Amino acid sequence: MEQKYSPKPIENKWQKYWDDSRIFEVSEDTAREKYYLLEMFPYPSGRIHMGHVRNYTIGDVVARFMRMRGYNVLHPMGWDAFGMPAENAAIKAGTHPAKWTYENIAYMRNQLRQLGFSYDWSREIATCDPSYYRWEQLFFLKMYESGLAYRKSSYVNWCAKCQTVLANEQVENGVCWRCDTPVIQKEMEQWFFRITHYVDELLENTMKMEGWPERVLVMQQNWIGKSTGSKLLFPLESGEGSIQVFTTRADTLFGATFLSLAAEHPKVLELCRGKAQEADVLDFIQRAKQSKRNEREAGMLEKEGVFTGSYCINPMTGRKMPIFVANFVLMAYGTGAVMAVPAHDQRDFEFAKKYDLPIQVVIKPSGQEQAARAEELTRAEEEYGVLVDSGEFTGMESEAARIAITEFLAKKELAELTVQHRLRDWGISRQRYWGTPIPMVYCEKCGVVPVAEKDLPVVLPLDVELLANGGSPLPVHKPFYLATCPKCGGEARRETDTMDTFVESSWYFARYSCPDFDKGPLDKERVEYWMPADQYIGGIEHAVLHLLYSRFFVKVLRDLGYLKVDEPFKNLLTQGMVIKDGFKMSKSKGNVVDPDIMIKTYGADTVRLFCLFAAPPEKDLDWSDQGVEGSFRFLSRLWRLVCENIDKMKSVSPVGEAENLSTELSGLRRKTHQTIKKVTEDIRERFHFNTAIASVMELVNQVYQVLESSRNDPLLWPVAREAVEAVIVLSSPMVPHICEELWQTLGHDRLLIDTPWPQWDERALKAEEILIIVQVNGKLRSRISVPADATDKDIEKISFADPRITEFIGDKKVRKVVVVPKKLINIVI
RNA sequence: GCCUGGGUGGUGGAAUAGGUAGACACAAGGGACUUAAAAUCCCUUGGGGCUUGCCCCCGUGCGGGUUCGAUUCCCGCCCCAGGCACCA
Repeated sequence: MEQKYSPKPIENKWQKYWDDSRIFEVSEDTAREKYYLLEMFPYPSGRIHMGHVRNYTIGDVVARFMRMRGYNVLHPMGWDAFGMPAENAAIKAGTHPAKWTYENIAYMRNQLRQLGFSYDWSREIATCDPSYYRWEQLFFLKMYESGLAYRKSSYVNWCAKCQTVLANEQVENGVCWRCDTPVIQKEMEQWFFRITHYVDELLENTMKMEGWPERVLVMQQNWIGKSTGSKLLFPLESGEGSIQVFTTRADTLFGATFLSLAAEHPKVLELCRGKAQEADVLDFIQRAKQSKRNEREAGMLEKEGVFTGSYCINPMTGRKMPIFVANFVLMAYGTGAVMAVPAHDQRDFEFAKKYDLPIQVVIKPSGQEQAARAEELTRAEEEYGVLVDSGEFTGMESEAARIAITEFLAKKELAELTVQHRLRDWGISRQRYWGTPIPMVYCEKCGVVPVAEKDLPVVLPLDVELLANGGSPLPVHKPFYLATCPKCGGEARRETDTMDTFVESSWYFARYSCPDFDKGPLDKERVEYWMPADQYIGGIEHAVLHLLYSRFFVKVLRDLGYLKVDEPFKNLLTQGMVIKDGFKMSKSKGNVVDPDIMIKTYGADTVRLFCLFAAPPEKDLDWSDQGVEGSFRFLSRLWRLVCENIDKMKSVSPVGEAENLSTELSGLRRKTHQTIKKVTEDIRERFHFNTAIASVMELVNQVYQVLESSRNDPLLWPVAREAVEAVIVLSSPMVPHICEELWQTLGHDRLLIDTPWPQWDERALKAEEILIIVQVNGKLRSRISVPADATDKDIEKISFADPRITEFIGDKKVRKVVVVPKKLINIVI
């Protein structure tokens, strides 16, 4: 055995062994309990980064741990392989996205292999493979049939640089999430998935998903943004038609003095036609459309508007209300029109002050003597209260009045109670090349026609020339866009938009259960065995996007009959970022640590150990080169412990049940079993690998001490061997290569990964003497050692006999004595 | 503004059910081994005090409270990170 720990040959040896023996390949086994552990699959960007290393290390520990505990563990890996970076890189390097992608996959697969992860590679998926995306196209057809996929013209978020549409979730602070270009609004025909159809279920389930972090659920709830209110109709003064608004404050209707419409509101043009204000309105609309989304943010844009020249009537007061177009009203929320109550809404207040519009107070905030006077208001009073100056509703509480007023108007068919959501349908059309083709054709005669199921997949052509400006080549690639109409057989044009890549990642986890199945997207029996994933692990940055889409997609697949689960991921762990020098690792900050170099210098086990030890998984991890050194040092210390004593340890069996051990040796034995208990519980209950590792380190430290202090004790080696074997088995999910090697060195034939997880011995945990803390008035004053079976009374007696304690008590009266069994006594004087 | 987390040594972090605050590591300092260095091993390491004792006082963002006892629970405040934000 090598005297010095050199990871490279060991890691190569075991990785090869694991590969050759296909030890991590699993199959369905209904006799055993399954455990599906999944980490978010990576985008094949070129090489893995430390965030991946951390994510996949955490997952690997859990997978190996669960396997050793007897579960039938599915632990797959694959590639989120469609996406724009492939196109950009291809243009830049003069290559093809497919070539670029597959080369990256090959490189990254090897990187993952070198980290020793226990994946079942036979289930590997690349989403850009037609054998994968063909089923996605089938889902699209089924969704189209059932109305869950539809086409509409709407204003969409457009990134000029990426030359494509973005989903709302991909717009961050008004700029493109990928390239930071300000996003503009553009009207386009787009395909949408009707995620709003599931809005109630998506929201309700967040209330009962106990295995998910609270903050992710809260983020999703905020994103869905449920809001209960009323839809009210305001008849136009002209007598022709009316305008519908959404409001949560129908109780303030008597205070509504004007109406504000979004610039894109369909009635705007009609309202100003032929009026003196027409030119101003048109000009205003023009400017509003050009204004970038980020300028619409709070505070950044002053409230502005323009009178349309038309009026409507307040259905309660009969008062004439001027209709404005205002820059702060969003077409995409509610009805694109709001009733303005300047006394009780800050935005309306500012607008009214600016354009000198009437302010009418109709709510007296609770706890206030008098209602405010309109002319004295310096800001709107937005809180609930009691209605004033509101006809027959005067004196009612806001909450009750909100409903009463709506019901009153409902009788005249002017109102209804309703619920609004912030969540909007998911626009999935992308004007990109490297994505899943949308299986639709446009026929002059028949219109929009779905591709026949038997003609799937619509294969993305690989023989294209990429355009230098970044736009998609598909619309100019004749062999692709020329199609025959499935209905009439005539000439037709194929849809050249591709799907948002989030569609692929919305169902890949189900496909892992049967990646080779070619009779349909999902093999019922297998998918029912494995789904849902028991544990999903990934970055918090997907809290809304990927995780919400996946939840939606699973409901769709369930309703289409492909799946039986309601939610894809039973438990979710969101790991923190990897930080260096106070910043997230990034090329622009120049603080990236290359996993390849780390593996080369220290070995995979050291890198894994550091990732686990430096912080609990949900927290950010501060990368520290010295910390990595420390992890390497620990593994070297463990290596030495075995190799320096191998002859002595090999010649004995680990102690089983030990009588008559010296204090030191029974102490070590106790520590061994305490450690088994601690590591088991830290991994099983909390995923706190850092404290699990700390306790293993303590055990190693104690073994070294006892080796010294009990050098001549004949029972030393059996006890030491038990301790060392515990260290190896307990560490093996975290640092599998070194442990497998040491395990073999100690003479075991069976692989560690096939060795059952150890069970601690309750009897070994028990000490003969236990330490009791003695407090006087809550302050630590002494420590006493008592027999383990000492009663509270005994502890009290021994404590009062302690000279240090008697000194503290002196001649003062003992007022109270609190004893915490087997732990602590507090004497109050 | 609203909603989540969080604030503990020089640093990363422990303290899982209200019961020894600072486990485990990193860094720093001192020592041993060595011709020397590396590696390794041992000791010290929250602040202060003196009577140097396995002593005393202070200490978990700040101010209060509950309790025999609070890093942990409650109330008020400050700061940091993340999310949402002209959503009617």
